[in-house]
Amino acid sequence: MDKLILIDGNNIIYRAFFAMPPLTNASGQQTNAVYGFTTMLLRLIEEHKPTHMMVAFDAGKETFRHADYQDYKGGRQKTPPELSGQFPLLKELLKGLGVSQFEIGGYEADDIIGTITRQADEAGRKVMVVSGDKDMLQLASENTTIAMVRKGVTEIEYYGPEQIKERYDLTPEQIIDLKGLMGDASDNIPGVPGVGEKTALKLLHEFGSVEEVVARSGELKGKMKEKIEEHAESAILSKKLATIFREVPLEQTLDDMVFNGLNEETAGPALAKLEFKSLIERLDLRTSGGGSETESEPEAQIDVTIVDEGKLAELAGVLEQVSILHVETHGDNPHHAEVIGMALATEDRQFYIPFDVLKSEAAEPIRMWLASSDIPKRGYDLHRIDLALHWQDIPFAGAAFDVHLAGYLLDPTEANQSLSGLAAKYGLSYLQADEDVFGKGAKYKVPDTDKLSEHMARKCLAAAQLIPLQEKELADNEMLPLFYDLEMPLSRILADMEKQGIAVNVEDLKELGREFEAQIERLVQEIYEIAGTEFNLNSPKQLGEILFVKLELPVIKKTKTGYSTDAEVLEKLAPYHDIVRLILQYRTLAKLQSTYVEGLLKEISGKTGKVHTYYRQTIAATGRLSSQYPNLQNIPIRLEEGRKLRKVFVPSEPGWSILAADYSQIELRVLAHISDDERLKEAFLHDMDIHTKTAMDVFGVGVDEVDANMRRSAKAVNFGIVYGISDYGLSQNLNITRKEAAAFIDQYFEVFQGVRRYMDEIVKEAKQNGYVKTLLERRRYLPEINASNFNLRSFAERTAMNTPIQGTAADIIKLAMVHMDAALQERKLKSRMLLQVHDELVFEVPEDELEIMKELVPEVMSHALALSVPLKSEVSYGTNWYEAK
DNA sequence: CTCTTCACG
DNA sequence: ACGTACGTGAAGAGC
Repeated sequence: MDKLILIDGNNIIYRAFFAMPPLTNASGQQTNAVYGFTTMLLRLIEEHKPTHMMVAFDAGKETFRHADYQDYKGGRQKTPPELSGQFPLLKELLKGLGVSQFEIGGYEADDIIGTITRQADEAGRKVMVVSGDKDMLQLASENTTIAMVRKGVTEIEYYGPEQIKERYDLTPEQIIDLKGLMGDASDNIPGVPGVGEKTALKLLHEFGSVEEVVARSGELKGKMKEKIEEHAESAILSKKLATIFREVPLEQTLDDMVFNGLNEETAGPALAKLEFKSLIERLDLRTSGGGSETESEPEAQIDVTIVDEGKLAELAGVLEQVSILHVETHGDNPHHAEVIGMALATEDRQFYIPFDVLKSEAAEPIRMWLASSDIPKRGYDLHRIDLALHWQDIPFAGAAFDVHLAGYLLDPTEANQSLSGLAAKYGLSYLQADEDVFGKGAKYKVPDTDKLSEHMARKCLAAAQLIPLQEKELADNEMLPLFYDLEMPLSRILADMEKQGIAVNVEDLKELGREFEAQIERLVQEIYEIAGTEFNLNSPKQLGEILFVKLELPVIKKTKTGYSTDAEVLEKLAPYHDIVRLILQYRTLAKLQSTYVEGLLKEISGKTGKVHTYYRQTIAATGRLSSQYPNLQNIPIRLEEGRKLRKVFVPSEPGWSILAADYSQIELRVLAHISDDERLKEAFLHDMDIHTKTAMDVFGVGVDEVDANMRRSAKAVNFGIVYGISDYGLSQNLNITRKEAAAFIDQYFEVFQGVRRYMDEIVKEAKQNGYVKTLLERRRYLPEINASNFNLRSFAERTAMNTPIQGTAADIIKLAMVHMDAALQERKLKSRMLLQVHDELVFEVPEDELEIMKELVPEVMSHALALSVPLKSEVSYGTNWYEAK
């Protein structure tokens, strides 16, 4: 016999929220309502063993009831933000548990449930409805039992028609009449004022229905007669509002509510994600998915074969079955990382190969295997492995699934993207953190072979267990193309670019350093003289002492620890004292010298004479890359003094050129596309100067009337729009009052209404889903979007506005890189892609390919992704990066 | 190890 | 009333 349980999702989570103490997980997200809901759900499952189950949610602000009565649910307290943020969590969890959920735009949960119980009645199927809302009693029937949740969510009372008769001496249908007369403050249903449960029951026992009470009001007397007659209409309307609509156009059927018990694969991980450890234990759930053999003994001994030269042949024999690899490296910079050893895992065996064995002549078959691009490799951080092996002259190819990359795509804001962190997040059997095995910093020490090989083998096992879980989650999020067609191919391309490196003219760089040194020396002396004392100019503390105590300059801004001396403050102080200008100049030069001249010199490889940056693909929350050792994404350009540094970046072969191409206004073009704003699109379709055009529209003037100042303001507003505008931020940037800034923004939105609509919609979407997405389905979760703390919430709202823009721009240039790599191979060009700087790609190009590349690069970049506005890429080239402007 | 500052998109 | 513009990495000071 089928047993169907229908749950009023909104009602139960609401009750749970107020009943449970505020419980938060490690990331500060409140989870108490989800927890309360889940405990109740599990109890229902245990007690009733349902074959079908469904949780219904309200959907859409306006329901059909508002058509009858605008104030329906008016005056109701807004859902507390700490609760609304838990809806997405609950929905995710239900998915993981294998419990179906319905929501239908314009209808409330009651209506969905009412419709299903009607269908069940017609078919003679048993149903149980779970809610804390007394209205639900109207659904009770021979087949339908109402499980009334009481005292938070701890007690349940079961009502059939008999129990309702006992309790109220009414039929289920009369529950509606009861509410028609009583009203309901929480839904703002008026009823008849002054009539409570007692009176309403008395009237119904006598007359049977609201209609009868109204029709025969003559039989009443005194005050009661007056009240009924005066509020007859209200009573009729109230009854109508209280009536659950039982004809929702449902596409789902009973089959969509099948419940086969908790989904064994995903329930554990879903609960683990919310950190509901006690529930996992109580259910004795595996949290690892995968085979059940490993379940009960997480610390089971594993037997790793330690491969010496004698055992290499044995290993070569099973290479075909290897599914996972792990290469242990030491050092932050993978270009200089030490390789400790490699672990390989088949379905049922693990091998450890010390590095010297891997390097031995006898290991040639293993190295062939590593180098084959046709053999798929899976593991954690294959990009790093590729680089580390490369500098040991061991080629690596065939990266097919990178657990590190998958983890990043599934939650790019998670700070701990380590393998042990991911294993813990999915509740896999415990994997020790690398720090605990090796120690960190100066205390790093490789443990003995037994311990090392076991740890590395466990990493392989963890990766093996994570892969199906991650792949499933990527599939659920529609992120498989992003993962397999973009990020995975890109990681190989980045590794190629990094190995290639970019050549630096050391002599020129040193000469530049000498010039800076001379100027710095001169400035320092002059500053000491004016100050009348020598001090550490690099110390904001000591500098503050001189400026604000000794010279008594006005304090503009303070930091947590003392006086602020940043450039913004110094600019304001410049009129007061000559020393300030000199300090500003010193700062500029000192930065160039220490970070760029000295910093860059340190990073030049002794092997290649080039700098080999390391692009990190799993850092930026928006999907951008980041660059380290050295950072080649922040080489000076804005000021001429610094820009000169770009002259030292040169082609690595004589006669070649540096060619650079950058996207023009990519973020605003992306905004035009996703906001579908007619004016913004129009501007780009005609390839207008976007800041001038913005000024024309915002100030309502012709193109000739836009002066430099107007354009500057418009430009600032455009930046603000991309960042998620606030009047405060704009006022700071333009040095105007907040009021003026607010007026600017208003005027902007008046003109660019599509942009306003986008900003409103994306924030709403974020509040509803708990995340935002880019065009290529890259996600970013925003747990603070519903916070009650204004600052946290505002920050999340701006992030919701900015991330789809910045992130889609990142998607696009990544696509361009993949296409560009393919184009170079296809045409057998010798040109090489060297750098990516967010909206710019830098190549080195032989003389005879210049003409082709000048066409090809902008062509590929501008067609990386088709938007509703054209993408524009501008190309230039020269003998060094400075000339390519 | 954290704070401040400043370089880039 | 609240008080930040979005995203990064590196250097130096000082605890």
